[in-house]
Amino acid sequence: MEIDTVRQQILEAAEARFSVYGYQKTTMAELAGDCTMSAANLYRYFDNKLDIGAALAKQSMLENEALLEQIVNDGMLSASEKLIAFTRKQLHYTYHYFESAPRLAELVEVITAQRPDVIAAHRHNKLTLLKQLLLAGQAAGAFTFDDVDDTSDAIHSATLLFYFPLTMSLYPLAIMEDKVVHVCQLLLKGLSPTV
Amino acid sequence: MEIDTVRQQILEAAEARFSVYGYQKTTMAELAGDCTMSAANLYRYFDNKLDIGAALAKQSMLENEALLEQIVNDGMLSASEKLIAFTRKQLHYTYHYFESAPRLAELVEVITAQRPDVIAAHRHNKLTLLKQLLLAGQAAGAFTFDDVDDTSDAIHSATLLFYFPLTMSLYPLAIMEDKVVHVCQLLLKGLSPTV
DNA sequence: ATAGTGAATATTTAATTTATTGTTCATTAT
DNA sequence: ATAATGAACAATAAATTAAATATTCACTAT
Repeated sequence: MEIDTVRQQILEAAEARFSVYGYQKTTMAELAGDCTMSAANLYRYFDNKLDIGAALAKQSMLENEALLEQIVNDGMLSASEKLIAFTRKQLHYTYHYFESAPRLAELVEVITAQRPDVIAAHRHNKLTLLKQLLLAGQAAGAFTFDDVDDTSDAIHSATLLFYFPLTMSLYPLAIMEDKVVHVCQLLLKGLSPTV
Repeated sequence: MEIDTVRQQILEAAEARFSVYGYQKTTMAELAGDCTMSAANLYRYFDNKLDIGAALAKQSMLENEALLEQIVNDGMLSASEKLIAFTRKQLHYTYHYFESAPRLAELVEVITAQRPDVIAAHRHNKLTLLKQLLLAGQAAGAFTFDDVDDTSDAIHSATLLFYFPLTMSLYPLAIMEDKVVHVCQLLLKGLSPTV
């Protein structure tokens, strides 16, 4: 049996349990039971419970990044459409994640506090994708800007409302959708070459 | 003795205690002692402890709004400078408030959960000021936009990072200052009339 | 060697009890 | 009437105890 196969099996059991009962209420014994092994044996695959949570969070963030990458590389979309789709995708991912599995908010909380590096890596990967998007738009003549790092950072800051977990409860999804459009329209005007 | 004078005295005692010890750790008996009266007598001026907290929060938000209003009405500043100053003022107010009195974050948390109307009113007042700022800029020929409500709402959403209490711990103040400038520059490009 | 376990131990969490504190009210002073 | 209080009561929070749970490890099976 491959070691990574077992690790993946554990992560799947963890995702199922964490989604329904939350991180804290899930015991190592339960995860072990789901994988038909003893609790002690889990420690041959992960150092501790927090590492299981961190691995799960990392995996989920990579999935999200893959979806965003698809948008950046989509040949059918204009640069402007990509920025809106990019922002809307983040909103939907974060929103639906917590709507379908509100208990997962607890995992995010724990990881944010105990493993900030995992969150920082995700932020870095998103900024890289955003830079790609901007540079492609610039090359196509759709965008103009001075500094690509400053600009991607500014867009990331300005769209915080749409991916920050704690802001998901501020407005219902329909209102958030409107806000995505209005914010992006304003940002896009700022990016458009003055005719 | 005026009833409002006593109310104000109570609020001042509450501000001093809440800042240092936090909302929860401050007892009605302590507030009463500070005002040289009995705990029971406090209830002749406020219905309950939460109302004291809400009145204090409301007062502090009104102070903040007054500072923002000064910026909007400042004859020395251009429309663009006003938008940057407006955003930076929110950052400094929120940031320093929690830096100098971190225990007050607890009060904000309680009021947000128990008296969302107080927060909503503040949001509404800020949006009104932002609309004034935008309309003045439009009249002066500095800004162009389609819908003033959509636009002020978009700017408010895009600058969330700079006034949302829970985001104050994301970055140090110096970094936040840079971000204010970069975000506002991008927004201002989006507002500027295409030449 | 590699995969796995049950039992022991050290942390956390939950339940229970005790102490504080928020709130009311009958009563007193002005 | 208005302002204020102390004592009573209900609701919260703190402290304590008991129970679960995470983690380790010596040991077994393959």
